[in-house]
Amino acid sequence: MIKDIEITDVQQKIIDAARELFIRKGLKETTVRDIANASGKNIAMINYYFRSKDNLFETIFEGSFEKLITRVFAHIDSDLPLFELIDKWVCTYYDSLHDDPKLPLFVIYEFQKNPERLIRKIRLKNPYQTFGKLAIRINKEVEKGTIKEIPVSNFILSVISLSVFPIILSTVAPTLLGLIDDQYKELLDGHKKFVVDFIINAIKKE
Amino acid sequence: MIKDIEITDVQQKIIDAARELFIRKGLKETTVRDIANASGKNIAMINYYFRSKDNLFETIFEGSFEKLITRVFAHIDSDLPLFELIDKWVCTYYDSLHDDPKLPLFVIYEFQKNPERLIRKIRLKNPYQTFGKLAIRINKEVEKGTIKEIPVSNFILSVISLSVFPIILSTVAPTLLGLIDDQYKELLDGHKKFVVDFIINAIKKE
DNA sequence: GTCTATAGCGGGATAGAC
DNA sequence: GTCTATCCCGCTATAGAC
Repeated sequence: MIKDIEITDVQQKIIDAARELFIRKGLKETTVRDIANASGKNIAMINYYFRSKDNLFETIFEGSFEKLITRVFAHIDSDLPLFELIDKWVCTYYDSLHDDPKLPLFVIYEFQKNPERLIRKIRLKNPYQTFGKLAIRINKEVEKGTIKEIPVSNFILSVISLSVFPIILSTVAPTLLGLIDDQYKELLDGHKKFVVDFIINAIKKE
Repeated sequence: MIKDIEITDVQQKIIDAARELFIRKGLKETTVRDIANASGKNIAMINYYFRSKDNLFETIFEGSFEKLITRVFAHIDSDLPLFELIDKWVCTYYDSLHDDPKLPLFVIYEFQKNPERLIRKIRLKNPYQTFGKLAIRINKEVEKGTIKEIPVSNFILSVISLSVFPIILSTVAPTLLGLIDDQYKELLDGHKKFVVDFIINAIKKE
């Protein structure tokens, strides 16, 4: 029993250090030496528990992908009134990525560099299941005449674009604009509110 | 004279091969051996003309950054009526990246991995110069009562989000959705039109 | 399970012949 | 200017002692 806890603890230390490094520096620029140092372990331990660096990476990627998808689609099935749902959807996403803003770029970039290999590591949600409820609700609002008629998939892609892209830019904007992190966080906070209004105005029927 | 042409030709072959590889595989995963093979030259030639792989990369990055910025802000100073300007702005961007859709992700990712080094390689446009004319035009339309009052920087960031992010996703969507490239291009073409209407509806005053 | 030492490969860069 | 051969480093992975 004590042994099991010990093992889990070592694995967890390695995973935590690896995740931080992979997300910050990417697969190729993170070495097992880096991970060994950061986790207080050594190279042999990493290979003992995870067989190879690539295998450890796949474990990290899988978890990161799940985390991102969960955040991007949080509250999409909520029963709130549609406009409040949009507010909650966008705001929750913005707020949830204040702590690791590099997650989306990491997931997209690494996936794009190795799609065939990584596609097998992730469980894709059924889009009908994920978007189905929102689609029905949008159609109802269209019938009621409160919003314009819009293709649901284009709408979802647009909400995601307006949410994810500013977060991605937040990892480069401070350097580009010469801002400190706190200043950009304030900007993002204002932008979050702007985006919610922007989306609602775009679909609302006067 | 003939010598000059010869030199330029070799350099150009190396640059072309390097750009394609760097954009597709990234800095770290592209080797000078790859570049040598793809350009029909050899490693020694690359170091002879460009001193080092890193130096060659910086040259490529600089050009790619310029190209992206030019495309993202093409027509932003146009004299077209505002709604037509938005249409032209968005559509031109979508159309211009059909040929190298990996450019935005490449620029953002590599910059984010090495901001301090790469910031020195790029000329940043003066935002007042770039956005100033658009800002004035937007304010005029607000006064005329044709559009809502909106902060210009948030608006620009939103237009860019709606333009760039779908292109970034286009490099992973085919694998994720099981589509062939042509199918996704059709989807993007439809999305382009959706986005233009979306933006105009978002700011228009009824 | 943990560590040290090292095998073995692939990388960037360059010396030196032509 | 161009090429071949090679240096030397840093990487992943593992053998083997404890």
